[in-house]
Amino acid sequence: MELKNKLYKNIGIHVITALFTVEKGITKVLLIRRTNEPYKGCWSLPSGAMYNNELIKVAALRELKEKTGIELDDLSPFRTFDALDRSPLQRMIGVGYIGIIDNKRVEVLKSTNKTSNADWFSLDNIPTLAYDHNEILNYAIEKLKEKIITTDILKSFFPNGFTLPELQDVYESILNIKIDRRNFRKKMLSVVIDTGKEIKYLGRKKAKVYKFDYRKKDISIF
Amino acid sequence: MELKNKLYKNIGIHVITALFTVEKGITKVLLIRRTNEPYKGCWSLPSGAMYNNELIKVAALRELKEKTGIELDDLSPFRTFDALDRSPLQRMIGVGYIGIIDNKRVEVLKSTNKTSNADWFSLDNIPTLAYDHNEILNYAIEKLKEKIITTDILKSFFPNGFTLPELQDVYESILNIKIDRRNFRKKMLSVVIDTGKEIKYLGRKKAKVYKFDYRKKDISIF
DNA sequence: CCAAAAGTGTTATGTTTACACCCATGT
DNA sequence: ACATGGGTGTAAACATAACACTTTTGG
Repeated sequence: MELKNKLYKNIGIHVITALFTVEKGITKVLLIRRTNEPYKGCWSLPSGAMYNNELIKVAALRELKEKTGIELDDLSPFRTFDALDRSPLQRMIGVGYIGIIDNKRVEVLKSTNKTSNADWFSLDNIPTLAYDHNEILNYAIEKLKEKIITTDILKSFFPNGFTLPELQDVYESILNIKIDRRNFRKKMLSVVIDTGKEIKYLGRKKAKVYKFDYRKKDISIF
Repeated sequence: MELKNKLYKNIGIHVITALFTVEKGITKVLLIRRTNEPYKGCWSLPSGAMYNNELIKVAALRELKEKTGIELDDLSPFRTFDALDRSPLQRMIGVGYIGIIDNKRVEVLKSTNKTSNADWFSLDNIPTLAYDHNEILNYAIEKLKEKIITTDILKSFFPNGFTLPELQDVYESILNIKIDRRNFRKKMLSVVIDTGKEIKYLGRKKAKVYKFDYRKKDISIF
């Protein structure tokens, strides 16, 4: 059985992903260059249409993989974009997702059959993007700042745990602030657990490796 | 121009609204009884399909009016529901909205051409609802609790301002807690402004009327 | 032995909580 | 005059912010 009224049809779901990384203190987002109309040749966030038999998040993960080669386990929805004219083809409801990974851990395919180019762009050097992707990216950046202080979203950046100095560097990069090291440790220690491991990060001294304590799912840090 | 691939078609958007009120210390939600299949005769949240040429929020406001007679200015989106089988007709993406009004200010139409019955139900007396509406309502309740402490959503409950005692009663009802009156005032006074008016609420003494200070859009109270 | 980053503790300030009495008014 | 709810202040507990020296180790 199907709805008959044409007014209910011809709506598509579009998934758009803002995938962030932090590299040497610079927060970056993954962009791709479009190979097809509309907006051919234009940079955009990795995005595409959802199939009507898949979950929205699955569509976002699939599109990200098809367009960039990056295969993730999870993404976080942050907002729906429904302006009537946001896509020139037909009415498309956009569902935005954010994720964050360490780009040293992944290989971005520079070209796929759907993408001629893909690269990480510093947030203060974003070109004009296809569709409403500049607007979507701005919302995504704000949501990322919110999520790193209210959720454990950064665990996807640090799948093997983290030292507190490197965690602090990520916070400072994304939030664009300096944090006192001692105060940062005090707050973080209420939300992480020691893994027993130690590694060297920037210094010559070893640092303890921690991971987020999943018993406290909703953390709030600052 | 239209997308050709059938996999992208036949997706509908469903809007579902949880409209709350607080009446004599009891938090209630507006339910309607369905007159048509599927789930004919079943209680549900006011909901319906979006037209492909309207904004999602507009669809939610329109459906609420058609099904209950209540005409609001605004609703807050809180979550999208995309399980493949959530509607038996065809794939329907559900977009949930919450709102809160003082039910003394509105007249609910007990029957419309789309509704045989509509009424306010106490949250601890919710029947089995159509579709996945029980699940949606549970998320809506949690989001309402969150929004009254992080946003000024309660201004729609108090379009003409409020006294602090009546505001406190609403907080206590929704959050199911008792709050110390002096501490409540201390926090609230940083987020509201005196309108200069005074009215009587429960007591014999007049109470000052306040409204939310819109210069502080994102309030956080507790 | 020194440069560079890791690790640690205390005090001051601000925020949150707990708590009890007087005021205004309608009956 | 009294019952009912409106209005107010203070001290203790807790959380946050500011601040500087010692430790480790590769070169």
